[in-house]
Amino acid sequence: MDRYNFKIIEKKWQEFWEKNKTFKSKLNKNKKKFYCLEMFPYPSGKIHMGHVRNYTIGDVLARYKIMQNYNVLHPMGWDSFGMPAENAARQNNLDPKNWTNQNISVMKTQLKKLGLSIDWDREISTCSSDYYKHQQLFFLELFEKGLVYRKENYVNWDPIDETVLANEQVIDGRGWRSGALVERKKLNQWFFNISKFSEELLNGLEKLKEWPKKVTTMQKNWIGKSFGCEIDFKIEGNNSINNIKCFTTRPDTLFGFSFLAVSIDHPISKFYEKNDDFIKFKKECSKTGTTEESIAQAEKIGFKTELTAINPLDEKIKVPVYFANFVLMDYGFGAVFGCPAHDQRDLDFAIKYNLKVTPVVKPQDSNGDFKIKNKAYTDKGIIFNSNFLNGLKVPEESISKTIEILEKRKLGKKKINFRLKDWGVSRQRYWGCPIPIAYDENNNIIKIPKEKLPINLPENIKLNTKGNPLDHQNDWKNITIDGKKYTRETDTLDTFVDSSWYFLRFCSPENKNYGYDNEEINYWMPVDQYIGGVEHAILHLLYSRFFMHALNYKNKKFNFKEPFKGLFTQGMVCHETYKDKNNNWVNPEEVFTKDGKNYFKKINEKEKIKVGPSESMSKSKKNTIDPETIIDSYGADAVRLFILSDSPPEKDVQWSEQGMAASYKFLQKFWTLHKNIKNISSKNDGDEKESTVEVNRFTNEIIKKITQNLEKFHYNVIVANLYETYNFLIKIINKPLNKKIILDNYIEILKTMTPIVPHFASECLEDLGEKGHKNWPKINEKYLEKENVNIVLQINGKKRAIIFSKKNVDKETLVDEIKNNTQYNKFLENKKIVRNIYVKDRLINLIVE
RNA sequence: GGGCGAAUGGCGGAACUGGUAGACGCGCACGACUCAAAAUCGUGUUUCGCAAGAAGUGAGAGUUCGAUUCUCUCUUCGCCCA
Repeated sequence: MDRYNFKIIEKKWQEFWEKNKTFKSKLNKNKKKFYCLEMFPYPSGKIHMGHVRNYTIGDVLARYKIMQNYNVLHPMGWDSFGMPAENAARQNNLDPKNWTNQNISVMKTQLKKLGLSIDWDREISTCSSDYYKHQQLFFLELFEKGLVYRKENYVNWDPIDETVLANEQVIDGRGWRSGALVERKKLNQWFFNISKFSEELLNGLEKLKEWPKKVTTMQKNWIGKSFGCEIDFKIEGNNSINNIKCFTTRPDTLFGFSFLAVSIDHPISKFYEKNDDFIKFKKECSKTGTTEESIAQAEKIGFKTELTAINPLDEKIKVPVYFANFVLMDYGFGAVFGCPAHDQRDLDFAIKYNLKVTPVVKPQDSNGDFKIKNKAYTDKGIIFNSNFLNGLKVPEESISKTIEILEKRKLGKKKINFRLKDWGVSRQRYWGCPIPIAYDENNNIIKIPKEKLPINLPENIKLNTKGNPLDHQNDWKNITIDGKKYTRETDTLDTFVDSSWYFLRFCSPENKNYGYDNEEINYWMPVDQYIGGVEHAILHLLYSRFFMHALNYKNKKFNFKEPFKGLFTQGMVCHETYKDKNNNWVNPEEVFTKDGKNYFKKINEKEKIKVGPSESMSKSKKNTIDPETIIDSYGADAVRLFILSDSPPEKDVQWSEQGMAASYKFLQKFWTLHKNIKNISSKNDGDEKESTVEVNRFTNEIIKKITQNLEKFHYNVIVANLYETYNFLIKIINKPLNKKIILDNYIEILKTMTPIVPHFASECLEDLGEKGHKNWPKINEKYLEKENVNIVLQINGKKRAIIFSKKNVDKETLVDEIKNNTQYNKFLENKKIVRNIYVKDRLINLIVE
């Protein structure tokens, strides 16, 4: 018996698909489309197991949809701008373009080895000027629509990468890539006006029914819509400052008002510019980052002014005004009123500066004294200590009633506030999309004329300079338009801009004049199923949603609103971590074990290895498994089978050598089985009726299960279904059944295997003379019908026996049968049946005394 | 601190709208083949018990004829936000 040689067979089918352009997709309005997209990779060098998992999940779906006769678009490209290329180039004195393109070519070869159903004719790369020239045009269009602007702003400055980070790129006060402590710095920046669409982006979430709820909630929180009130406080103490506007979500606590805090960037700060103490204080504040998180964690500090603010509800109450480090200029109006009793931050501040703490909300059940010590009371309750607001229920009536009163007295206005801030897109980096803007000698902004696009990145430049290399590139930077001299913008765009519209480009990658073709995108879009890591839940997915609004703004061209109809977020691939005696991480390939308990180093068999917990594969912990090595030794199908088998796709999966080997063995065993089925010689050519009952029923049942599991992304269960199928086939193969019936059913089963193990299934099908496109098998319900059923007998809810019975038995007959059959009536001795519950063909529960 | 989610054998995990808990795989044990081992194949494998049987889905309660599934409280873990 010949063994299954994956090396030959997988190569054969990959060449076949490529030569025949099997996965080429074309607009065809007579066919229902399905756009299956996995998040495109960053070309960092080699593919990793995360890619294998991501693209296998997507491929299973794409192949399934192809078999269901959808017109499937399944493209692949490269998110190829970004800092790793620039860093690698800087370190090794290389050209980022060459480095990137070499990586792309390596990774493309690796991906092809997985046997993915990709239409490679649509391949795109964001660092190619064929791609980014369209992005430059988009930038100008958005600029014309008023969705792009430039402003001086504090930014999160990463001192290691020497670049600006978006708030979302700061994690625990550190740069998401470099890990450096982030600083505050003022710079001129380009912004996309994403906050203009806050309401639309929030409302759109409700229509995204095929998104994980987790992700839509995360976006909802990120957009952070809050209802509140803007209140104008009268100010005394400086003739030039009459009032300060505040935004608050808790106007109902206004009687607990004990200080007013403003941001150090608040317009009134100009009156303190020459005050040495204030300058000192400002310096102190700049040590904290700009994220809400770092501000929340930092110690609350304030600078007391000579100003006092008057409580609009009781003009006798006058409180001090402070500059404070925890107030942000871009939230509300950069000023908040402090109510220490009911806000922890305010309370910390009040305790520090010895300010009054007046509780105005008490718990419903509190009688007598209610006092605040060092913990603010933020729960619901009843308003007290508050004159005419007393007795209002918090929060159901207190907030709205207070706003009503404030509006009537013309002291405040109801206001909706969003947490979402505009998207800063400027990056002081070389390896990104140049911004099509220039400045004249007076620093006025000039758009680069559209016909001068693309602005190509200069090549062969020096990268090992401090700051942005483009700044040092005078021949590129200085330009002349219509005889006048200008200086180019040297910032490049955040790479999240590149990935905010790449899915549009895939619809018409060759379109020369514009980023997309209207007819093509209105046919293919939205993406029916988008698959990728949950780490992009906020950034990339929100930016992409914004980009659709922005492109469509003032110029409706799209017949879709949301770019991604369905979203699936897959889990990570994990592996145990290993450390040697010197506490250095050790790669699994350098480790061996005989008993699965004690691990040793391969190069030094006596050196014991410490086994750590399983964590997501990362280069820093050296717990990675190289996909190419694994594919070369087990084959792509076995790898696909294993990566799907051990966990549900949305959860983390544990890489296991034994599991991998088991998947490989399974295909080998199945190949032997296949040959046996092909050469089956049934003794009497089998009884047709019995074969039909046994084989057709199983086949239809398993196809039904597999189909349902495909629809629900229960891919791990499908693998189990394939094992069940094997176990079934191996049992019936030696039974005297009808050969034709076995073969016909077996072919249907092979079809259902195609999405998971495409090379293997195609080879088996071809071996049986089945060539070309295969439709997904239809379930024939008539084979699912059973004449006999197993009915569970319960006595007082406890399982006692299983009754083999004819289908559709009525209750009385069944109860009689139980009473008369010694097998069952032993449970009823000396007992009276009080009640019986019968679930037809499934279960009978007798309640006895 | 807030939000969301999870908890099932030695391990990864199944179980449709409440109706036979533990599918399938790994591991383990025993057996076959072999001089022997590996590979392969077969049988078994929730726990306690010789057995009949009993208990059992993180803990505790509730609803129900019946709960892994629904409700409440708690514990632990994970993720996100602060």
